[in-house]
Amino acid sequence: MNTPTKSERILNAAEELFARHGYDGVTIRQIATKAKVDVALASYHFGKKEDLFKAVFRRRAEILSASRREVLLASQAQSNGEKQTLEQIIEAFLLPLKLAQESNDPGWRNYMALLSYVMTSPVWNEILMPTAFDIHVKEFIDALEQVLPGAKIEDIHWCYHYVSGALALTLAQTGRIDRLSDGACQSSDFDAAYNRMIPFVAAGFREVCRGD
Amino acid sequence: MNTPTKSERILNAAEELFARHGYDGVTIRQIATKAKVDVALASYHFGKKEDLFKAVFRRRAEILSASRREVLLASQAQSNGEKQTLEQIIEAFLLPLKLAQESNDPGWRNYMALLSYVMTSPVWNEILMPTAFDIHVKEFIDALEQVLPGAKIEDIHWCYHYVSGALALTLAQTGRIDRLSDGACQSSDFDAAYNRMIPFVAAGFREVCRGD
DNA sequence: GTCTATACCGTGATAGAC
DNA sequence: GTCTATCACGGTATAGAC
Repeated sequence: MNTPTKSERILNAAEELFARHGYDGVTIRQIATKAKVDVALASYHFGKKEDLFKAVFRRRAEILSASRREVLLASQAQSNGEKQTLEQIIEAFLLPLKLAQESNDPGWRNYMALLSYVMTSPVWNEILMPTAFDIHVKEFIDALEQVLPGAKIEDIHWCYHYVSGALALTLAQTGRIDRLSDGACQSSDFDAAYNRMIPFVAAGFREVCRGD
Repeated sequence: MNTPTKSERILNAAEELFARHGYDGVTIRQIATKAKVDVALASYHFGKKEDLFKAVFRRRAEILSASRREVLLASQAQSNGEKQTLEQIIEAFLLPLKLAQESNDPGWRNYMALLSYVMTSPVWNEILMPTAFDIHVKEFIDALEQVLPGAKIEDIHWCYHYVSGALALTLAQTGRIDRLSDGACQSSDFDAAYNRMIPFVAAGFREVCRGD
């Protein structure tokens, strides 16, 4: 067992709390208490509260983006010469998130909820998404353009937006689907969520983006 | 011109601030300043901060639910005897939100962002959605069951979840689609968002919910 | 009943001493 | 790296004006 450093403990505690309560819903003291370190140590390592938040967000953003790109390139290589399918691209986009959420590391599960928070926050979206994810997302948009010849670029972007929204709500794990379905579905059942999301959005893309 | 009462001014100011910054990102003092009333007046009218938040959320939730039900019933009546189409049900679900967002009342636009916040918050979703929206949403799920014979109930619920997510991100108006598309699409263009959302999700439903 | 001024007391982030 | 002091700001209760 590799014991995390105090600095890592702060990041982990902050990740969990920010994911559930958002930026303003968490105090440095709560983070320090959960991490079992002195209040002042967070500022010592990470500076202002805002900078700590950014550090938490960026820690796994890079890993995630790299992993997505890897899966996308692997699937491009696999279909040697031939065109990728729409489903392959969507799968490459979603698979790293599914793996992260299914992993035994609770940190990754917390991070998925944090990502959902940042994606849907008008304030944080603008601050964090451009540098952490947007550049990389454009590669996916490009790949989508390839497999949807004749599609208008606006149609592709709106469809990507719907995927992004469906994904964000899935990552948020609000428990609402459990209630609405009287337990027939569970927010925590990512297999169920992702297995259906791929055919759902693929069909949507084909319908909206077919060159009439 | 009908001048709003102080009590309404508080609700309006709170609505705008909560929508943008979330529950914890706003102070009673900020709300009072924006509403141009004394700090203590908010507590006088609405009690605790949490109760003010609930009051803001519930004010328009009832109007919205009633309007949705109306549109759904009207579309059921219109197709006299014959089955509704999937598209009609989805449209009935989305139309009141589109109208609210396109209205000249900035309060409604703020409320849409607040709704997005509550939908995606693990904390507030559980507190506010069951009483404000969930009962009513079940009528839509029922209507969907009618037009998708043979579909598994889990499939319908997951598809509804994706719609819900796509909708929530649209309501949030993060401006991300503007950036990603280099201005080809705008977060504020609800016509574009809704016109494509209907065929997108209809195709998704048909793909996932077809009785194999 | 509606509203304002003010006071209370806990908690926040953070700088500076150690 | 740690502990402590500082000082501003938070929600809310209360007293009294209109």
